[in-house]
Amino acid sequence: MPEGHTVHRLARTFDTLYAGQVLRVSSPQGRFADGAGVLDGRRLVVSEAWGKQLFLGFAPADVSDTQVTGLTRAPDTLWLRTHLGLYGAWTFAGAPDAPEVAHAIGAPRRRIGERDSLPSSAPSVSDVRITSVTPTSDTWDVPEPRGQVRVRLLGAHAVADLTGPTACEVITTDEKQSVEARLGPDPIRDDGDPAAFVARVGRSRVTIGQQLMDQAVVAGVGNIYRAEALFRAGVDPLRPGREVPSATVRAIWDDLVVLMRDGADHGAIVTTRPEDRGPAGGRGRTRQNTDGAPGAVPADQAFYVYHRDGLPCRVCGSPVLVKELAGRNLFWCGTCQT
DNA sequence: AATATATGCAAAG
DNA sequence: TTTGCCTATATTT
Repeated sequence: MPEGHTVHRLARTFDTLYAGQVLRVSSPQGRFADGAGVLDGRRLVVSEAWGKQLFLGFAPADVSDTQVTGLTRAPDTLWLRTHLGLYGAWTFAGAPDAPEVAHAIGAPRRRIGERDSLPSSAPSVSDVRITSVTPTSDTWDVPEPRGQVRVRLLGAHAVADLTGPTACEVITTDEKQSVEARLGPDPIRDDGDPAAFVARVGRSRVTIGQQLMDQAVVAGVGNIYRAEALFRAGVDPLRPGREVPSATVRAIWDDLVVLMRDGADHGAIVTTRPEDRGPAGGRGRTRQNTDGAPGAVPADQAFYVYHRDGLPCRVCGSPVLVKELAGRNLFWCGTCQT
């Protein structure tokens, strides 16, 4: 159940676990047998997220160190494009000597030997080290795939299984660029362009609530970030985009940058300000997909409005509203958001 | 055991 | 605007 922050986190995980390695690629379920065959034995050289799209770049196995620069656009790089959809998930397992071991549903749930925080941005291509390590199952216990595993990536000391994706395909660099051309700016990426977002929202009568869910307007925002960002901005989701002041739209972007980068760093969406949460206390489970860090926010205090229909607004006390719109539930406070 | 639900999207009507 | 699709998990029968 991923929004963009989860996908960026996954990209970092793949970099940490696999960058530079030759991978064994298979499709235990069989539905991706052809694509797996094409990638099997190639070398993962770059892992990149744009919105909810994950791109894993595979060079030919014999690529040399001196060829590494520019691999992201090399014509012979092939990309595994995956999109988790509503319920896709990557599950990780690893050997004791893995740099980190992640076991994940949607996002890494457990890591062994993890540093305090992952790097805040993916390593650049030039940081990728080509290793000669060959994947092996001789030295550690590789678990059997569980469930409908579309793709399995086996590296030197870790395995990653993908289930339930809405998209999973091998594409060329050109095709990757045409996918990216259809995506709006991504607040988590350094190249995310706020001006493009502000201009596009202001050009349309479509409601701001709908536009935030449109990946061509802004990439990576899903139902939770939409609801929460609009609450934090005090904006009624049903207002036409062109009627929202551009300064407010810009403020929404700036807030998304903070919220989504925090989500990518911590593995959970938390949008409540400390003063709007209940008494600090340990009851209640922390949000799924967190690293279980001390002080993590309990699940029932992480949001202002998402999934809180009928409950009192944390700020004004009036009941949170819900309405189905374009097939998705929209949550908001009719008093705080105007 | 069956059903409902989910942080999504594209194609069809 | 509705339908179909991908799958695991929680809830209900």
